[in-house]
Amino acid sequence: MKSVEAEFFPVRARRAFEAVSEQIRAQLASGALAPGDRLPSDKQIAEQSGVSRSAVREALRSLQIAGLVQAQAGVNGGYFVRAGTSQGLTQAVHDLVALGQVGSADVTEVRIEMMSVAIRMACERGTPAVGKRLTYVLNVACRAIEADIANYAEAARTGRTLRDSSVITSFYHLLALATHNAAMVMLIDALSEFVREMLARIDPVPGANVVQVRRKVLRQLRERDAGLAIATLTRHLRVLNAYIEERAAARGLPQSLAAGKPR
Amino acid sequence: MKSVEAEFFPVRARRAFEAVSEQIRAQLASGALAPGDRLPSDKQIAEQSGVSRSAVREALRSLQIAGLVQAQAGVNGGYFVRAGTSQGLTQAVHDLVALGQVGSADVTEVRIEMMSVAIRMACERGTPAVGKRLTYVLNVACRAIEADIANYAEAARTGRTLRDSSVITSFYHLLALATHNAAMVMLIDALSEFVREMLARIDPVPGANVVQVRRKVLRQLRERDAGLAIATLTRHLRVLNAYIEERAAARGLPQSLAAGKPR
DNA sequence: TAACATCATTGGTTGAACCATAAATCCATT
DNA sequence: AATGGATTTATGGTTCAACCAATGATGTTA
Repeated sequence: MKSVEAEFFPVRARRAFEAVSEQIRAQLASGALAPGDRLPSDKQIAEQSGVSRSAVREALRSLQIAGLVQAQAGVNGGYFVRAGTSQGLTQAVHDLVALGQVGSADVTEVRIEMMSVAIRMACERGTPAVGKRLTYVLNVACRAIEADIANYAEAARTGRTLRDSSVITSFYHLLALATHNAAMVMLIDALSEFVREMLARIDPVPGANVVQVRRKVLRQLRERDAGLAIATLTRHLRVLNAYIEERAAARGLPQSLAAGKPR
Repeated sequence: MKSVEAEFFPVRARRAFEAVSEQIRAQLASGALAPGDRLPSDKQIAEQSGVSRSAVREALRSLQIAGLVQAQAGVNGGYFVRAGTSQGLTQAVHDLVALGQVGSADVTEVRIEMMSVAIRMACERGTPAVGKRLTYVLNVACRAIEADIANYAEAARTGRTLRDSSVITSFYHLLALATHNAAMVMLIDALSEFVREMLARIDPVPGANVVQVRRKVLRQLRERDAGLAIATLTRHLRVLNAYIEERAAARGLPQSLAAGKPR
């Protein structure tokens, strides 16, 4: 008998918790569950889906880790669908670096390129009104950035940056917002957060010239000169990166974290 | 008595499983655990850390979801540290789209920009030997891409693309490799995988001109003309995106998946 | 009315028991 | 000696029952 060339697709062994989490993910994708909605309690889900509460909780746990749902104890508590944040992306970047697959220098280089893209997109977005150099959207963004820089300057003066670290990254967030591309915002947020934590570990004191650089970038954005703004910010970030690398090396924190263990 | 302006940092309620997973993550970051290593069994970890096996398993589950460890049943099984992959990033992008925070059009736009950056980086990486236009690294990359295009053409002819979907995205992977930036590789892999799944859902048949476009890009890469290569690929991807949007809209699959539920 | 106590519901944790898997080992047959 | 199958054993996967902790709703009391 001739051996038939039978083909088998690899069948994924479906664990109980995977089936549950996929069901929930499907409901999220279909819009049956939207941010703010409350899921049934883990006990109810267990009853309906026919698996144990432990398995349901593992599924919910995985969704919680991914930042999709949020647990709330108490009588009116439960699992609530969260609005999407950059948390999952940030964690993923973190893990890749921790595993030594990606050097932090690579991440910061990508960040610089992404910021350049964002600035260019922001300057190209929309068409300027007649006689005006600035588009409406860019003008709005610049106002927000101006206020943010003022806020940062005040925070830096009083040392508030140590506790409220969001003032450090909000500048980049606002820049990303100006692209009107939500994916860009999430990605830049994740990369900024990564670099911020990196910097905080070796030297929590912000550089003195940060405000100067940001003001300069803002000025060049208002002149809608993407090339100049990119050059300014890129130069700044390269200096910052060099500083991080130098300090990290000096303190024996290898930027590529893989080199630690003698095998 | 004057009310002292005491300040409290928000203290995160540490759950048991969080403490465990953070311990493991710390060992990964320090290099005490490297890819390929085997963790103690969940029972042992539970015993050593003083929490229940369930809590340990929730911690391990979260690491598994993140793609950091891999479970293996059997006598010599256990949890093994995985080499870093783009899986975590891909999942994060997926979730953001599923939650409706990010439209798939935004993701594809970012992908186009990232590919452009990658091409430019690949062409600038290294300095060309005297009298040669191509750098060594770019030349090596071009050879790999040439072989990959041939492989793709063969796969498309025999319909193999349906089963072995990696041939679809490997072109972009190789392009990213040429940047010599691991973060870029991971990010592009994640975005490519996202778009591939998106495309597979609405139309699994690859376009006829894919091979042509890729050959053209390769030719322009060999001439080290980043601008032309970017223009070629960008045009192609924009057409592809328009096709995806059109088909998705026609089939009632809203590209922004948030619009589903009437509230 | 305001403060307090109680209750009910929900997520968090534990521990024990059992199932499924898979490598190593042993052993009977060839 | 080589082969092939049964047994053993260590591991992750699942379930169950019970209890703890948090928290808002409700009732009670001063």
